[in-house]
Amino acid sequence: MEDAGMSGFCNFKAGNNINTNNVVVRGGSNGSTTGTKCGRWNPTSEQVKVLTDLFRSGLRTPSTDQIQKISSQLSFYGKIESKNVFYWFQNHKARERQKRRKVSIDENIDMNKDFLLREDKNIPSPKHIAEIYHHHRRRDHDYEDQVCHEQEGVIETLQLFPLNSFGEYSDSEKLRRFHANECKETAAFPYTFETDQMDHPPLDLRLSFV
Amino acid sequence: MEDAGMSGFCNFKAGNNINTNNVVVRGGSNGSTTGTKCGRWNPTSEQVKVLTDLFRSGLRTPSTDQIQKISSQLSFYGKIESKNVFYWFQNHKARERQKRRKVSIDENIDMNKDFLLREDKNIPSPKHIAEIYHHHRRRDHDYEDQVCHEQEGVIETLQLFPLNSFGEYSDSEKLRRFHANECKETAAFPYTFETDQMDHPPLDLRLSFV
DNA sequence: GCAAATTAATGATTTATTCAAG
DNA sequence: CTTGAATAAATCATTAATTTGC
Repeated sequence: MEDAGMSGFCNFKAGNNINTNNVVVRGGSNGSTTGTKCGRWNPTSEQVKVLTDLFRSGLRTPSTDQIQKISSQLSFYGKIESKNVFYWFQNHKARERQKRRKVSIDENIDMNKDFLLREDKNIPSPKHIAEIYHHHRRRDHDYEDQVCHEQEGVIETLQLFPLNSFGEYSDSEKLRRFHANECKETAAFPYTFETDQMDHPPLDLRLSFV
Repeated sequence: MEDAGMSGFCNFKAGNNINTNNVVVRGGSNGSTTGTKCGRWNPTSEQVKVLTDLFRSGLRTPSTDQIQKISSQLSFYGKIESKNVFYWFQNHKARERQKRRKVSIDENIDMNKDFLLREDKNIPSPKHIAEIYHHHRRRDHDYEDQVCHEQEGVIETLQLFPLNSFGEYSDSEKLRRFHANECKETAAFPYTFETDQMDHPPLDLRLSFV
């Protein structure tokens, strides 16, 4: 899967490689001379322009057909393959999203993190609780049961929840109780919760029935 | 990050926050600090993170006990009540489901609606297409959807893409084909593509099925 | 000015999730 | 429970931009 066997790949068109932003092109290693130094696709500014316009117009995940046609059209500006278009949209979409996300996330300040990391002394050793989450539920939860059961293994790994305590109250009953108050406002985290991709401090909602 | 779009915004003075779609930073580590006058729960990013992790780990409808314990744990990060946890799971579950169902017919489908209505010659039935266009789930598709829909008008104006030839190839199949070659190297532009701010020649990827 | 060295972008691959069909 | 399909996230890899010393 590695070689990507893309032999014919050079995209440097002699004399047609216009840099709209008057960026200085390094003539040496890449191309004008041999013209066939092929590495990865190097889109021309026109190609990027068109692709960007399409993206701005709302296209995100072009179909195979669309990809082929875009590629075909863009080949006017320089060498290009369908897969380049495919990858371009994948990458551009992902990186736009990433950009957005980063901007909004950077504002999130958690002053608790450091404190928390110092705080979790009395963490019980992460041991696996065997029988977690083997619930029996009512009919209207069939769908969720499927989902839950799919990920049962994960749940066990994560050691999230104690069992039982299901089916004792209806949702409306729960709600009634919650509206009353309920929040204990516990201010410490004696437990750990482990996941693969963690951003938050360890937290285990196993909750030894405090 | 989190669609969970239920985050309250009581902390925002001017309402010009950037990340309306995302988690919002709460003032103090604990809601009590700023004497918040807010009416509804405004989850901290840590709270949302934990809740999301729990959700992703399979939890869908936490029991009363679980809710209380989650709430209790999360109160470390800021003000929270049990009912907030209850509502969060209710809403998140519902919105995830809604997203799954709904998103399957947007993006390309929406943006090609206009074209399809006129040119449904060798285009597979919408149902077929819808089947092909399965889920794009994943947490911030809400944002992308917004973007797409925002510019739907532009897209329709541009009439960019036909929508067909779906389902015939999987993504891996697409890749394989693309890796093979595919580039037609078409050297002419029989079509026009119109945008507002154009720098590149007219290009219409409507492409009458060459 | 010019390249070597370094850094930033971005093309290309791989891995992980997700839902749902079998 | 297993697997296919789709694709987002993460990662690898290469090229361009930029910096730097001469």
